[in-house]
Amino acid sequence: MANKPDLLPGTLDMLILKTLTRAPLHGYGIAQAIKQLSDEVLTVEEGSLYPALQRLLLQGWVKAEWKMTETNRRARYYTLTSAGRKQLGIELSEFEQMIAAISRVLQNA
Amino acid sequence: MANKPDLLPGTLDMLILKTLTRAPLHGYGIAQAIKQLSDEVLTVEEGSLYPALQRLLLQGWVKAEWKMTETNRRARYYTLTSAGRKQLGIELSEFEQMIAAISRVLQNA
DNA sequence: AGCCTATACATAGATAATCTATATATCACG
DNA sequence: CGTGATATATAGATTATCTATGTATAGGCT
Repeated sequence: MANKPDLLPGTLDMLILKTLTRAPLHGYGIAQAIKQLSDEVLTVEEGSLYPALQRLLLQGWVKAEWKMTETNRRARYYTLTSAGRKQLGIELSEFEQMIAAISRVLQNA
Repeated sequence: MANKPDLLPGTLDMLILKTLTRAPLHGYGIAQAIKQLSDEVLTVEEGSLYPALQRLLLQGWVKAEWKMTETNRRARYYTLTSAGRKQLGIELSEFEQMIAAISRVLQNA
């Protein structure tokens, strides 16, 4: 990481998959959603976002389709696959386990 | 990271500093403390631990002293400095802010 | 005596995830 | 006609973690 990360490393894939649970979104929209839902605390840089989406495609956790946006711009829409939905479940439970473990250390040390 | 990290990346320094708030500890003891307090969920590998301690020394957040353990082995004891205590405060609040932001995304996406 | 496990520190090199910086292109607005 | 927002993408740097390895000693077991 260059200086202070805008994200907790290791959580980006989970956040992306989560934003796709309601409806397909394009990359730019995913980044906006994460920023807005987090009240501007989390920022997904392009250099993190697009490589992450490539990873997710390669793993088969999302699929992509070129479409036009409402404002008539070309964009690549990502849809969660069933494998992706399963993966999200795994990542969510691992994350919660980690956070719970960290909390125990922080409370008892 | 090689495969699945044993830690959430970016949280190790905070965890180490926290384990030193009660009393000085040596490296091996820090790793044990984190493991035990987290109910074996978090494991600090030596290859992560010792470089992290060097970083903390360089930053002036801990100081080190060679001593003998209770079982008569030589070990390097680390003590939190006042700058380290301040840094811990910063890292704790940043971490909590991150977790809160992630939770908002996970709940509202 | 010899062996193994746990304790204790340390470094080299691999891997991976993030960042910064750059590039392209189009739309809407002033 | 320029600027800002929308939209995608890649190259390269930085950094944090891991795996693997090496050293050394204490204590217990056979």
